[in-house]
Amino acid sequence: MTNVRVRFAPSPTGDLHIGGVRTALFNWLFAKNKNGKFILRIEDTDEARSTRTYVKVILDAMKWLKLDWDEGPGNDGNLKYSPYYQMERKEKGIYQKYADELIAKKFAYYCYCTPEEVDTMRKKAHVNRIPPKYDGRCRYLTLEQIEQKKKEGKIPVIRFKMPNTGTIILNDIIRGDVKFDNFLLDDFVIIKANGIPTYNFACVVDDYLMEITHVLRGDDHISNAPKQMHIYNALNWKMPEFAHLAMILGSDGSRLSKRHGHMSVLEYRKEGYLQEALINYLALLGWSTENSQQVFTIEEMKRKFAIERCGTSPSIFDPMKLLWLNGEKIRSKDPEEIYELFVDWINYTGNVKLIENWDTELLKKAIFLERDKIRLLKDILSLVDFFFNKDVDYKEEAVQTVLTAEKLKDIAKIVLTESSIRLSKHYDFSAISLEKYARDLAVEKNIKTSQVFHPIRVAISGRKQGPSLFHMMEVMGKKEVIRRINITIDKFFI
RNA sequence: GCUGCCAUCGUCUAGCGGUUUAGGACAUCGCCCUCUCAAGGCGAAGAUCACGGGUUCAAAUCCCGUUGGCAGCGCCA
Repeated sequence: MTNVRVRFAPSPTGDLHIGGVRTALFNWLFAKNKNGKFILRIEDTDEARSTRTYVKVILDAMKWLKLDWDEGPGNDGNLKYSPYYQMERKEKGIYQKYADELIAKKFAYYCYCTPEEVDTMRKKAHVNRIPPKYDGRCRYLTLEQIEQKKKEGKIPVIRFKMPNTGTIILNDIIRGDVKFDNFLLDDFVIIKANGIPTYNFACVVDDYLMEITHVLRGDDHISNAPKQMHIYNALNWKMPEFAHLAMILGSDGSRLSKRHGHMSVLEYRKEGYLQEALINYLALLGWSTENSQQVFTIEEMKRKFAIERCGTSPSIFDPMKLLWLNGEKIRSKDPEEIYELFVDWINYTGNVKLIENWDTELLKKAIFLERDKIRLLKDILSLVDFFFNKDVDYKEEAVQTVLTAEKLKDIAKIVLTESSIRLSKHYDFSAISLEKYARDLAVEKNIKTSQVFHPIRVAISGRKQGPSLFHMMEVMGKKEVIRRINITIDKFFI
């Protein structure tokens, strides 16, 4: 078998979104699995909407996701296939050349109809309940008629001449044979009036010239397949294999859009999702292994990915599962790695000042203590900030239910006062010593050990939940613990 | 409207004619662990395999139809 070459071809008209990442990912995984090449091509033929900014945004997103490309922007070592921006290719006359060839072979023709005229045709067809399409009136223009149009200053588009009869069969890797009736197909535009090729044409020309062997793309493109196949045939080109992936839908079952929550991969990055979590989760939508494995390393995915095991039915994006997977990935890392990830994240979000006074070693220890609770990198901020804030931020609810409640306040006062004295004088902060202290005090005052621990936790952290008291104290240091307990006594019991 | 695609727990999915009292994962609930919150362990609940017909000794699995959902129908990609 020839070497696999696949491509991801985004158009720079917006951020890279979830659906795009999925398409890119499956192409990338397929390439990696087959030891083939993954190519990135920028389809910037939409003059009005394409921007350089979006090109950069997409490239940055691909880099963050670590979906590295063998050929593409910034990496066109192979002159045989470059450039990888369609507008640059257009400047070289690549598309015009094949459009001219199609005209010469009578597979395409100039059309002088205005967009308004074509629109009217389609509307009429809709009313008549027949498939909406261009009626082909410019197909057989005589030379005189063409001269006349030119004299009137009309600028033509080039349309592909679709056969009126017969069927064309797409043999899709995932879906099997899909039949299309040629009669229903439009004489679609291949070169616009401004000389720029349309998607369906540019895509075919580039896939051919770049020797793409497999086209994996979203299901929403399946109706483009027959049009593109006719071009391959007209030009006598060998077709790539096609595989149409089932769509990812929003929670209400409709096409994923902004109202379903985050769309852009950048937003996920900002929230503190890990690249590998997003990748793992997206791989689960539409692809599965025999044993329904859920958590994969990137290497594992590359090894196990199989296009044959991609499903045909659409799937709904589930943010909860992604969140769980993100926590799962974070838990699997050691504190050092999480710290690095956290620093990267905080740099990315531009909030470095939030942690500029935080001691690095203390932060690493704190991360270690709270690791199991981190689901998003941004959680770290609120999980460990109390270690670094000299003034305890007492949570209203915690104070009320643990320190100042009528039934508990006397006990809380005694516990804190005794703790302040005994901890500073008689106990070191080892786990054993602390347990003994708590037990002794509990027996002495006839209360539960938890009634010893809880007030202390609120006193030094301001909250009811946190790491075990022993760990917390160990990391915070004896002096600081005593200081905070004393401040709490002053604040609430004097 | 036309054309195409799809249909297993709320969600992601396993399942390729008998091994299925339909398995796993997320979410939900309970128990255990425990100084709290998590994490972890154990368990529960949750799917008349969209519906209706066939084919077959046997169907979630094959065929046909119906219904529903989604997508496409641009001088956008």
